[in-house]
Amino acid sequence: MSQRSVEPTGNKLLARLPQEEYERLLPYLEHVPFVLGEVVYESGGQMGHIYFPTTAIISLLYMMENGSSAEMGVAGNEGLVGIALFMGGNTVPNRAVVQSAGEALRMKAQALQEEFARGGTFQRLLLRYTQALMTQMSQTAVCNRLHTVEQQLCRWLLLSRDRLNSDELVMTQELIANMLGVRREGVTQAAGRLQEQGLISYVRGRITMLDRSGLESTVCECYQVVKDEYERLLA
Amino acid sequence: MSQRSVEPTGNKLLARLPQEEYERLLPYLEHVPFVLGEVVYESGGQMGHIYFPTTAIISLLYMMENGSSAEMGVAGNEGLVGIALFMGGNTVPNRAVVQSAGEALRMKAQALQEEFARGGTFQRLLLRYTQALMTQMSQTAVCNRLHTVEQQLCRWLLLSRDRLNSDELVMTQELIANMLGVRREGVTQAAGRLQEQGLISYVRGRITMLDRSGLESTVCECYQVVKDEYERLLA
DNA sequence: CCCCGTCTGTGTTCTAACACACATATCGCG
DNA sequence: CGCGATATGTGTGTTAGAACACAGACGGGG
Repeated sequence: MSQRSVEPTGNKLLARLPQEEYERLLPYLEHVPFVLGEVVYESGGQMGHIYFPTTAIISLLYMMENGSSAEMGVAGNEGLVGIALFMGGNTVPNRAVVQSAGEALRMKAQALQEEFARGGTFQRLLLRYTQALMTQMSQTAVCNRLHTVEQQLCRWLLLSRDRLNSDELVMTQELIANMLGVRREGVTQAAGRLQEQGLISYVRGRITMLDRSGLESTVCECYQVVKDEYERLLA
Repeated sequence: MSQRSVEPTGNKLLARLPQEEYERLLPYLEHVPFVLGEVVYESGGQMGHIYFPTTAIISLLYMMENGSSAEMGVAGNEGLVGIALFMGGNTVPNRAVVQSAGEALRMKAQALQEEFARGGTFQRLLLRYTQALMTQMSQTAVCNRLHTVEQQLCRWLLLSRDRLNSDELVMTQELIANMLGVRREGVTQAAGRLQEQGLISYVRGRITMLDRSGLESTVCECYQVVKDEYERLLA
């Protein structure tokens, strides 16, 4: 424990590194705080760092030409943001936005790439995480096509819950609508139904998940598929 | 040219390898034919080989519990099928189905993994391709959320066209509906409108693209985003 | 305490796509 | 040629969600 000075409530990917690799990376890691709504990367923009969230949650959003948007993936302390730095593309055509305020560990692009090129556990973990993220993206595609807003809201809430240490989430319906790519009124109605069933409580930008198993029985299969795949690949 | 005996109308990824790496791989590559509808990988199934299509087109489909399905990506001679073999997960939760009959070059999993671990151009190309595929998957998610069936049909046709050497595609409306995750009647109507405009001609499982630029003016932005990203990453 | 900006609830209307039913057209084969 | 299998076209509801409009409800700063 005491050797891992940078990791009290740390990032699960980094926590899985062997001591040797972890210690090699340690000098290059630094804490950074994020506030709600902060833009971590702009779509197509150069990335100077990779981020390993510890308490923050970061959404990957695609911004349409007409201004509407949709979330294609989310990363918390189980993962990282900045895949393009080791995949070789340097940029991605989407925006990374802080969905829940908190901290992340960041690492300069060059240090990341050097360690990745060594081909050790670090590379293996990063690639397996990337595969899990691909499952999340593709499942989002399916879910957008085939499931109701209410089911998708449940999926979104549960994915957020899994990346938080709390049942409470600071998030307006307006912002959730942007994430899900639906109208704000649609979220109001879906959230209203969940509240009637006693699954959540929603008060002015502050949502509390009251009944996790109830949410799990309302959600579509997409949630469990993604969750199982993360566990299979990263456990 | 003559040195590349396995590649007359070959796979573009393999074609980009330096001579040395290509020659090292050559003994491990073998041609395999695929017929329309053939299942290359089952969802969650073990993969013995990675496939580099030359003339075949292969769709990645997610099969829902209730039997409906949706396409999350497609690979032709610009790419490969079997990402999980080098990403480290071994399996993926989706099915790979032949969308257009043709050939592919395949390579045993072990040989692939050994060459990948060398960390040369081969690794670099495979990772960049994977990033391009991620863009395609995430753009599919967005497109499913925000665009009409007609736009999506155009996108699908253009993506297929780009992977064929012909304007003619053998594919029933029923199968396209499965790919797009919509009803067959929806495809009938969208295809009917495209035909009225003279963009395509559709006769009993045989579709001909008559006016490529017309299709490009009907398609949503998703097509160009994906295409540009493939070019950026792999050109 | 009041007020204004923000957030949420609720109407009405409109449309794309679904569900289901069935008619028609085409192909290949005996 | 005729028949059955396959593929496509069409018609009538039904519904989820969009678009738009606006009413309440909360909450922090003056």
